[in-house]
Amino acid sequence: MGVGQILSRIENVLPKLTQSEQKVARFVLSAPEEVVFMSVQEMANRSLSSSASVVRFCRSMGLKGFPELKVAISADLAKDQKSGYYDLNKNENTADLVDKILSNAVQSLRDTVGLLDLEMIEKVAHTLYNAPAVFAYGVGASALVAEDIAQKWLRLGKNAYALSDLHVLTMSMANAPKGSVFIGISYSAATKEVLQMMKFAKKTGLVTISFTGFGKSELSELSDFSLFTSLAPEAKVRSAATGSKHSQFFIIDVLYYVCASIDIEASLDKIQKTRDAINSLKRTEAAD
Amino acid sequence: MGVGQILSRIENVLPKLTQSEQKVARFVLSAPEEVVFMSVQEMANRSLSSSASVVRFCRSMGLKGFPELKVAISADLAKDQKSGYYDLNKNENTADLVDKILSNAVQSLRDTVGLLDLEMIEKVAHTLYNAPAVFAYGVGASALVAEDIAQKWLRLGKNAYALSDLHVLTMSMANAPKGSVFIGISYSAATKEVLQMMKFAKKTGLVTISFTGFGKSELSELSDFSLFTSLAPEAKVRSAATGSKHSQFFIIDVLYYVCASIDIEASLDKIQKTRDAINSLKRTEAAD
DNA sequence: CATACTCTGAAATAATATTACATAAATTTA
DNA sequence: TAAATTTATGTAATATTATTTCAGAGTATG
Repeated sequence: MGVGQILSRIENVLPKLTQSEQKVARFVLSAPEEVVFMSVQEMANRSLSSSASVVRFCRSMGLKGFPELKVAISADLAKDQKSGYYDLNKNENTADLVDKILSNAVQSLRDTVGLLDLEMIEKVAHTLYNAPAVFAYGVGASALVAEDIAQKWLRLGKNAYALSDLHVLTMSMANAPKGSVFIGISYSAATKEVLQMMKFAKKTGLVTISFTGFGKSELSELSDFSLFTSLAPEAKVRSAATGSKHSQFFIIDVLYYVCASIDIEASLDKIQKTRDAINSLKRTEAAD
Repeated sequence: MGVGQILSRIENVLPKLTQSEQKVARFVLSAPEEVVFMSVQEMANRSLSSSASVVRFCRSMGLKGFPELKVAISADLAKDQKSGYYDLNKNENTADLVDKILSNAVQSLRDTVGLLDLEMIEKVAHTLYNAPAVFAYGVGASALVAEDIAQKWLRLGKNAYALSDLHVLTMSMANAPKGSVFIGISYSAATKEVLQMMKFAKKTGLVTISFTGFGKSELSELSDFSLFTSLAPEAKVRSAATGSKHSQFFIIDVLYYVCASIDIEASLDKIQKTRDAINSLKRTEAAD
C-alpha cells in the first residue's frame, strides 16, 4: 500500500505544515490531476512558492522527492475514479445504470470504512462475544439487517434473535440474563418502535448498541455503543434504502469476523456444527 | 481516462515495436511497480537497451516522455489494487481485516457485474413489471434476499411476497393469476426446498426465475430465466455466505431500478404512496 | 534586545530526461 | 549483387528538471 491515500494524508497533515508548504499542499489538493503532469518549477509558480518548498513539501509527506509525489497522486486519482455517488436518470440504458449502482455501492462501502471506529468495533465485538443472548431489532429494510445478525451469531453458537413481534421481543428481554445485548437498527435513527425498544432495553438493564446512519441522534445517544454507516445522498428512487444496505451488511460482516476471531478455534468448531446440522436436513451444501 | 490502461495497451502494441523498444516494453510489463520509481538510465540498464530507446518507447505509446509513463503506470496499478479476494488469517488486526472484507465485497460486486447478462436483466425486469404477483423464496441467508425483493416490489405497488411457510406459499401460488412469478433463490443452487418450490411453481404455470451462484444447476435449468452472482472462493469462516450476499442484493438493486424505470412516473408515484403510508405511522422518516 | 531557531527563496549543483548524431543493420533499388 | 536508402540503435551532448546549499528574513525565547 505505502504510497496510497496521499491526498487524504495531505489533507490531514496540512495544518502542521509550514506556511509555504501549506501553499503547495493546497495547490496540490486543488488540482491534483494537473500536478501529475507538472514540473517542480511550474508547481512553484502556480502555488506562489519556490521549488525548494515544493521539494520540502514532498519530504514532509514522507516521499523521496517530487517525482514520487506525482506517482502517488496518480495512483490515488485512479483509485477514486470508479467511485462517487451518481444520480440515476430517467432514460438511462441498462449498462450505465449498472455502472452507477456499482459505483454507488462501492462508494458507500468505502465511506463507511472511512468513518469506522475500530476501537468501537472491537468493544462491540467483545460485548457480543460475552453476551448470553443477543436481540437485534429493526423494521422495514433494517429488519433484514437484524435477521442477518441473528443468523450470523447463531452460527457462532450464540442465542441470537431477530424477533419482529414487539410483545414477544419485550417478554424475551424482560427475563434476559445479565449481559444480554440489544441492538437497535434504524438507518434514519428515527423509527418509533426501535427507539421504544431501545428505551425498554436500557431500563431493563441490557447492554445497548445502536446502529444508525452517521450523526448524533436520540437513538445513538441512548445506547452504550453506537455504530454508524455512511449517509448516502438521498434520491427519489433510492428510497428503498439501497445504498445504505450494503454498508450495514458490511459492518455486520466486520463485527462477525472480529467476534469470531476472539477465539477462532471455538468459533470454527461451532460454525462446523451448525453446518453439519443444516446438512443433516439433506441439502447438498450448507450455505444458501 | 486518457492515460489509463497503459499496461494492456503496451501488451497490444508490443509486436509492432522495434526490437529495442520491445525489450523496454517487456521489462515494463515484467515489473511495472518498480518502473514507477526508476530513472531512464536505470530502465535502460535493466532492460538491456539505451536511454534513447526508453524515451522512444514512451513516444511510441503516445506519451510525451518518460515521466508520463510512470504516472500512467501508477494509475494503472492503483486500479487493479483494490480488488481481489483475500483470505482472512488467524491473528489479523482489525484494520487489516476491514481492508480485506472491503476488498472482497468490492471484488464480489465487480465480478458479478462482469458476468451480468444485461438482456436477461431487462427481460426479467419486464416480466416482473407485468406480473400480477411475485413470490420470492429462499432459506437461510437467501431468505433475506427474498425479503428484500418483497419489500422493494411492494414499494412499486406489486403484490410481492416472501412467504417462508411452505404450505402458505404453496397455497398462494396454487391460485395465483396467470403471469405471476416465482423467484427461487439459492446461492448453492442445491437447497431442497427451493428446488421443490421451483418444480411446483413450474407445474402450476407460474413464470419462474432462478437466482443462484454462477454455473449450471438443476434449479437454473428448470427456470424460465436465470440470474447468476459471482462465486467467491469459499473459506471456512466465510460460511455465512458473506461475499455472496452483497452480490445478490446488488442484482436485486439493479432489477429494481430497471423495473422502476419502465414507467418511472408511475413508479415514483407508487413509491411516494408507500412512503406516505409509512409516515402516517408517525415515524419521522420513511427509510429505516 | 541579543541569541537561537525556523522558514524561505535565489542560486548553485546534481540528477534526469531528451535530442542530435554517428554508425550499424536491414531493406530497397538498379 | 552492390549501391543507395531507409530504419534502428547506442553514445554523447544538451536541455530540462530536481535537489541542495546558503544567506537572509522572520519569530520566538530567555
